[in-house]
Amino acid sequence: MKRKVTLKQIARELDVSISTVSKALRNSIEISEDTRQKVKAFAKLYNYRPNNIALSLKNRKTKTIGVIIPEIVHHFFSNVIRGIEQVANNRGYNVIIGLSNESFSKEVINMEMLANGSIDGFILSISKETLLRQDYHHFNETINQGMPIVLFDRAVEEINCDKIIVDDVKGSKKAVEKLISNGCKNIGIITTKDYVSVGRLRTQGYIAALEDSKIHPKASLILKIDVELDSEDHLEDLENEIEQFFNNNKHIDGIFAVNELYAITAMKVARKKGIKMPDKLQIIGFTDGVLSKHATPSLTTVSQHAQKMGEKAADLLIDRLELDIDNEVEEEHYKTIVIETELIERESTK
Amino acid sequence: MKRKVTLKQIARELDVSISTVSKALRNSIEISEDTRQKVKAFAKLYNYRPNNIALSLKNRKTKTIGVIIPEIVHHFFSNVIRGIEQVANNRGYNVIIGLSNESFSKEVINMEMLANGSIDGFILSISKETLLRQDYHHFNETINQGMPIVLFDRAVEEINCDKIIVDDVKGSKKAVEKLISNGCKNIGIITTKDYVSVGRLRTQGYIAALEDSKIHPKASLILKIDVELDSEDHLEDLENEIEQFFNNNKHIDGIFAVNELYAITAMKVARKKGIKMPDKLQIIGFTDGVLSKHATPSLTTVSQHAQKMGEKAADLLIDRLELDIDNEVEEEHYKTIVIETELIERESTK
DNA sequence: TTGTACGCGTTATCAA
DNA sequence: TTGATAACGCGTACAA
Repeated sequence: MKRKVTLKQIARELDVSISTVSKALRNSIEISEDTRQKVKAFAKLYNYRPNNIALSLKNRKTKTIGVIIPEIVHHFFSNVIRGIEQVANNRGYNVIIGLSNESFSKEVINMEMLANGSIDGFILSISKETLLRQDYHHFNETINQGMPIVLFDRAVEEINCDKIIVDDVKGSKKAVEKLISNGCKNIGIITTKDYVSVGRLRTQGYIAALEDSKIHPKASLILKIDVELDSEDHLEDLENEIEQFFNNNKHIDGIFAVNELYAITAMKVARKKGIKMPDKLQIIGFTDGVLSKHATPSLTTVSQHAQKMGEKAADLLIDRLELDIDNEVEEEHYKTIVIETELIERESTK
Repeated sequence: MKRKVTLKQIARELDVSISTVSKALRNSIEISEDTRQKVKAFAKLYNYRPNNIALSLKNRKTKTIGVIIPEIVHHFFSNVIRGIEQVANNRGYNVIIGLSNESFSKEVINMEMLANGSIDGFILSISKETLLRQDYHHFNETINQGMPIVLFDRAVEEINCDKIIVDDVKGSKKAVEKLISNGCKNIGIITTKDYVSVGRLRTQGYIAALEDSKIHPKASLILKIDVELDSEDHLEDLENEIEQFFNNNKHIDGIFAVNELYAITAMKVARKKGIKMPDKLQIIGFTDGVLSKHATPSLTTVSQHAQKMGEKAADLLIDRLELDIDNEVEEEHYKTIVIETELIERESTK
């Protein structure tokens, strides 16, 4: 087993100094053609590669991005990561993943673990518990220590940094308008409690679309699901709650759901009740994932372009990282980039 | 903006030496209670945290695991990562993700990028292109340099290391036996080309199950899909190929598909042709993901316990990492852990 | 009880 | 053309 070779070892073998080896490998003209060749040949033979950790220490940057997301088994988030990873890799960065599991404390611990030199900056989406507690001190402290953060999807005003978001209001408005123009008269929404920002915003879009069409939003047509029901373990409870919702709204003919799971579950309930889709009931979801594509009928959704969000987030972060180097000036010009949503029409609407 | 504080800065402020600060913070009894308190108070005030990079360099270990997978937007792989991340975090390790995108060169590049000191060991699943080329030199070189690797799911004999695998043969055998005992007489399989090890093994299981029941495997009932059809972009081609398969096998009454996508697509084709499930056709898939759970009818599948695979892989790797420290002896006792599959019965079988 | 010196692997600066 | 030295941040053996 040949251990990784270092400059020092090469120097010793070739009986030259460490700095000579270093320079030779970097093609410095200071070094004679002769020794340069010799060193390079030797280095190649032993497959020398500079040690990243030593470089990180010296350069005071790790060329690594920390990504913290609430959940990885999720089409949206894994797509975002795919986008981040692609851009990061192309620009010479690695990606460290941390999962918060929607928990405040795991989010904090993960950030602390990474903030101590392991990474150059964060890309993250806030956990539900954090949103609920509205405690954002760990983000602001991190930023204050000079570590840039890019928030995506779940962002809040209280944190002053770059953000990549979807225009949730506009996206859901478009969806609901589609239902209206398709002839739906009783459009319901299945959404989250208001402290989940994306849920709140999408509910806003729903109401705005109705009001624009002079339709008075009815409270009974708005179903706000509790967080706990959002997990895999409570699929049945979710189903029951939605079934109840159907029972309370006999004349419902259109549903806008703020995520895939709610939409797919609504479809399942409707099918059980023998409601024909899209004839008697049209459904639109938010977030374009595998479920939507492969559902029966396939689901019309608002696509958030998750991968593009990841790409933009990575570009934004790396831009800032590499800007800070040249201009030591604090360019406090934080950007908020809005990714346009797109309505992908499938079989669940007419 | 207060930058991260170092031992040196604290030492200067308090007018003591760096090592005094270091010792004080680590509660060394060498240091007087007095200075200890003083130092600790100061450190706390400035929120001192040791720099991970410096520690890594000093200790020659990074407490970071490198994970390279072919694809992240995939229920199986993201579940594995979830398992890895959970164990790694509990044991004080970080997780760096690299994506090979099923490409040989990306796999090599990613590994080289991480192998130069960034991580202590790898957990990975081999890309399809690598399996096709059967070129495993990069793995063996990495192992030779003293960096342990744990392979999961897609593993090969040519690489001598720890492995976490599913008993593909047994798992698919169980599935096909289920179809047989449910009364299916003409059972087809939708699988991959043979160079994809999991596809090959699952095909073996299929054949074994048939032979055990004295059923002669018919070539026409075996459909081997080409890789390219495996991507999102070629969904229609996949559908056409499967439709052709149905046309060639009018009396087919059972299908075993080696992954979720094939199974779900087969269901779609069957539905289009008006074949009632599970009455006229029973289907079982492999890999338990969201698609299976939410399909109509919901799909009976062979679950691989992806998350558990990730947990085991992480434990195995970390065990080896921490073993190498104590015993400098080369414990070349590589383990192969087989994770039992489980047949999850849903509505697509009787 | 405190401080000095060294090493982890690298590069940059300055001296020979 | 080459080499010695310092520095990145930390911990520790040893000296004071």
